[in-house]
Amino acid sequence: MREPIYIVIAEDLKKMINSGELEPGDSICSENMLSEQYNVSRMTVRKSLTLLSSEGYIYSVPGKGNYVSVPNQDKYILYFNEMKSIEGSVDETKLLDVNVIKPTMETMYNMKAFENKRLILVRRLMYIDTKPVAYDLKYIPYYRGMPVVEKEINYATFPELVAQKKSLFAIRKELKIKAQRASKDVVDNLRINDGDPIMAIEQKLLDDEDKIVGWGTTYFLSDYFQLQAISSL
Amino acid sequence: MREPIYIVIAEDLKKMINSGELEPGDSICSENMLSEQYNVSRMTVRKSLTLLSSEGYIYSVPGKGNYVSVPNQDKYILYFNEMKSIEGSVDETKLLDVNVIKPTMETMYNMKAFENKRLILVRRLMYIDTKPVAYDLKYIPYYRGMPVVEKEINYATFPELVAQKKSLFAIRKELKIKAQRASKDVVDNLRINDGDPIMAIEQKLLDDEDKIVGWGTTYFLSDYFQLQAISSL
DNA sequence: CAGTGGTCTAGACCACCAT
DNA sequence: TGGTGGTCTAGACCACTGC
Repeated sequence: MREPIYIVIAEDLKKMINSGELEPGDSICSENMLSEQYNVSRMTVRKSLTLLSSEGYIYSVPGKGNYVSVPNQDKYILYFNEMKSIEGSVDETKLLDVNVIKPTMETMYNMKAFENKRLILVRRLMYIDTKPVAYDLKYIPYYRGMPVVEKEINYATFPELVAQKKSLFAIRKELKIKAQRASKDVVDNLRINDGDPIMAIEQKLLDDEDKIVGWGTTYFLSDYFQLQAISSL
Repeated sequence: MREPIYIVIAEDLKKMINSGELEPGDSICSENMLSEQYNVSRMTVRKSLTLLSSEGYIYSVPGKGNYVSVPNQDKYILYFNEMKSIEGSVDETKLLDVNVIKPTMETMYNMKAFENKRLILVRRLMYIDTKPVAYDLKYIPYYRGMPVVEKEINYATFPELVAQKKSLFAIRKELKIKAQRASKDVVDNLRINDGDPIMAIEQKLLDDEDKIVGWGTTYFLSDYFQLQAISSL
């Protein structure tokens, strides 16, 4: 159960930072001093400092020293998956339709698509206890010979739909999250009342060359949906 | 402009992972093989692998090898600050009142507070162009001699209100994000119509001993509020 | 048993910073 | 110029995995 020394050093420093003994902006003992204090080699001390740095506690300035960071109070980790983020989890997904369409003004703007390009529009409904709780629209650039297999589409998340060729590592995603009144289309599909509150989550998928490879929005019934996030430094 | 060798090695491996040449679960060349291939010492190779590991690309199994991770498709970075997250930014904040109150059932549940403890309730309104766009309720455990200075409270974010003694590093935060219909209290304060859609963001602050040191909710007018998040691995 | 990753050392040279 | 962090080496010993 012996902790490696570099972990011990890192935790000692963390304690000093958490307790306020070391404040943001304060400089930390030099690496040579620490290696003398703990009677270890400088490389071991550097391993501790690298760890603290990657966790956001400190940063270093070449030629000067290591310093305590200003904690980033506004940064959170959020977990979201349009298929799993619903309270109690979706127990059925229904593929409404898959169509090859001409881009509208909205999709042309959001996907930087040209008029002559075609898009695939996938529409799905998610159910809990036979009640529709989410309505999902996804647009994917169409290319000739694209496999549009219903079974695959039915339970796939957005990245899975798009990244049939590329590695999932290469796909970046952006979310926009907002509350809004249900529009006509959403009202009809979720069978709710006009103007009911909806959580709309817009997803944009970009590949490693920053090309937009997918765009869409999922409309969640607000009673069945809640996002959670935790602070992260 | 020379890149350090350990960066070159790490980027070579990243390319192989991003292109799909190395797939999740695949094992990576052993550290000894890599150090021969690149003609560097094993410590340098390990530095590359440590970097990739901390970025979520790979993981290692002692005695076996290094492996490509399964990318975490559901993880995002979210930035949120109740004072800054509003479109166009808040240009005025009005402190409605600060009261020492007995805990209600709701606060007792959410703050694990006891009946005989007292709480401070801070109520604020945020404005854009003289229009109220957010209504903010925050509860803080009261202790004798606590400084309740109006000027400080007016523009402070939640952690700043709470962490007057502890280091900000020691404070963890949890968010719950949901869309909902405006309640009576919210309708009155934001001067909107009954049932208008609202984005409610609940914040819970915990110290390093997991004690709840703050709890509250900010109600945003949905037209003026949108969260953004980016994928993170 | 040989091979793997995990820890650690005692040096080295460099670029950078302050004085 | 001396101190700082950044990179890198060529070893070492350990615990673990698979055969």
